[in-house]
Amino acid sequence: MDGTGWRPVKRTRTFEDVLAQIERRIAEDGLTVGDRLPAERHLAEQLGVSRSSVREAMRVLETLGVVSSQAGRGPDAGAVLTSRPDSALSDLLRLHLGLTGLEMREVIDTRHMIEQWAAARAATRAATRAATGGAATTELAAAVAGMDAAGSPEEFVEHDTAFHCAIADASGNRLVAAIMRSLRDSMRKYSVEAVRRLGDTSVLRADHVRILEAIDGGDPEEAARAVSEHLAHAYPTLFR
Amino acid sequence: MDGTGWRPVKRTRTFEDVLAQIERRIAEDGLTVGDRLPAERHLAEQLGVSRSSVREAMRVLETLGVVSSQAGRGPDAGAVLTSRPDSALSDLLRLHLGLTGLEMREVIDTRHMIEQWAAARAATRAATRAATGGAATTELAAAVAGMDAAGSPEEFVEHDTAFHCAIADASGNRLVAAIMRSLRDSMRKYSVEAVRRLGDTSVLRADHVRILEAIDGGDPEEAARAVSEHLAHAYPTLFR
DNA sequence: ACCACAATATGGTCAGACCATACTCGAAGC
DNA sequence: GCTTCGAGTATGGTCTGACCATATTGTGGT
Repeated sequence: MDGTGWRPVKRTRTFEDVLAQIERRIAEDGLTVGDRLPAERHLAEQLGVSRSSVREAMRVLETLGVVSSQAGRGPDAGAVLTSRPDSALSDLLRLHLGLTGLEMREVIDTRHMIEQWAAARAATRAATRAATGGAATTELAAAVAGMDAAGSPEEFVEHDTAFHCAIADASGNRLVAAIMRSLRDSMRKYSVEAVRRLGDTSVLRADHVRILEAIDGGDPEEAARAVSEHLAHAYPTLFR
Repeated sequence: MDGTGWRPVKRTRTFEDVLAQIERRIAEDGLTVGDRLPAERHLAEQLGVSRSSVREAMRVLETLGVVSSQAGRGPDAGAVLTSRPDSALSDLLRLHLGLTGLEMREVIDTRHMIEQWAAARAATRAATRAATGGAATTELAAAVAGMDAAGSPEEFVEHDTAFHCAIADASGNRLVAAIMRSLRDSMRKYSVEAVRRLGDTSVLRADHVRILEAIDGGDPEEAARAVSEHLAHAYPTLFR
């Protein structure tokens, strides 16, 4: 009999408890990237749980990209705190796409949104630091060159991905950049197929140059427009 | 001695192998949400590995929100495939924020981007199905009422979060909605503090109504503008 | 001073046991 | 026949203790 609103009685598995305590320690002790966590055996003993439970907690943290484990001895061994959300996000997207809990259309729309924003932001940043002289578009130019030299759709997409991720990096927002990388990662096969269907990539090249120049010229609106039209060219079936 | 380009020799842990095989089976057998995975003991035997390794793989899948485990017997027991990326994303953001691998500024900027897009998209959708009569803004109105009745900043933020997540839902993009939910989740404390600092929430209320009406009226540009100005009101220190 | 090798600390894996949970099914009682 | 209760059983959750692989550290001999 339930339904009386009596008790959810949240039973928490012990590895979740371990997880919570590790997170608390990170916050309270101000641990940060590069710091080491205690060894699994020590943690198990100090927390009064089995090593298996500690290991499951470690597996979760590793999956989320906050620790990186290394066997052996010395300063580099053990569980070290890191901050690499990229692969975690990629795994997440890939698996959920595989379960059709998400559709490619949604991924592409999200990418459209992010990339317009990132390009505009990158252009703004380029404009405000024009005096410093440092062109942040060397990576973009290199990616364009890579696409020119590509001998296959796979290779083309490789450099195309680098180009668009560089735009996200240039926005200066690491969260947006991480999301962008994982989006591109999970779109790879789809992009290769799109390029193959397209055949001629000269239109895409012109788009890329236009985007690059808009960013370099510090024109956010033009950058966003250029990105939008570029995506319409790359995925003509999706944007009517 | 290395540098000869000899050997990366990728050593793959056995639980990673288990993961790969599970993912392959999901793809090949066309498994989808609701389907069950074999029991841990069976998987271990069939794959010729220990149950611990299978469990670590399961923990990863659970962390990423693609399986949900339930003890006991019957159709609901065991590892069932699901697709709940929300808590995975929230955990990811929370932990990386805690490690200062990300800064709140980046989170808020990302939210700004997402919410402008989602509001505009929601308005467009509302316009195109205006004939069907179904106003998709009942949840939005309910959230506004909840904020009116709120007795504390915490309670206010609770309903405010519901309001803004409902906008993301109304965009029809589940990926964007999931990202939005996790962003709000990791911003909660920060938002409560912002509301407390603000004191008077009447400006926010007017903003909310304006956003709601823009979406209902099917005006994407106005919806995006309204969202943008709303965020400037809510976080005056961040937007100059 | 150098080198070879043992000691040690760490994560990775395994085997086997036990517990808690929750369904299944059959026997007992009505 | 129907209900009810309890044994059976399949499942995840946890623990123990062992062994292996790896990589640093210490030590002793040359």
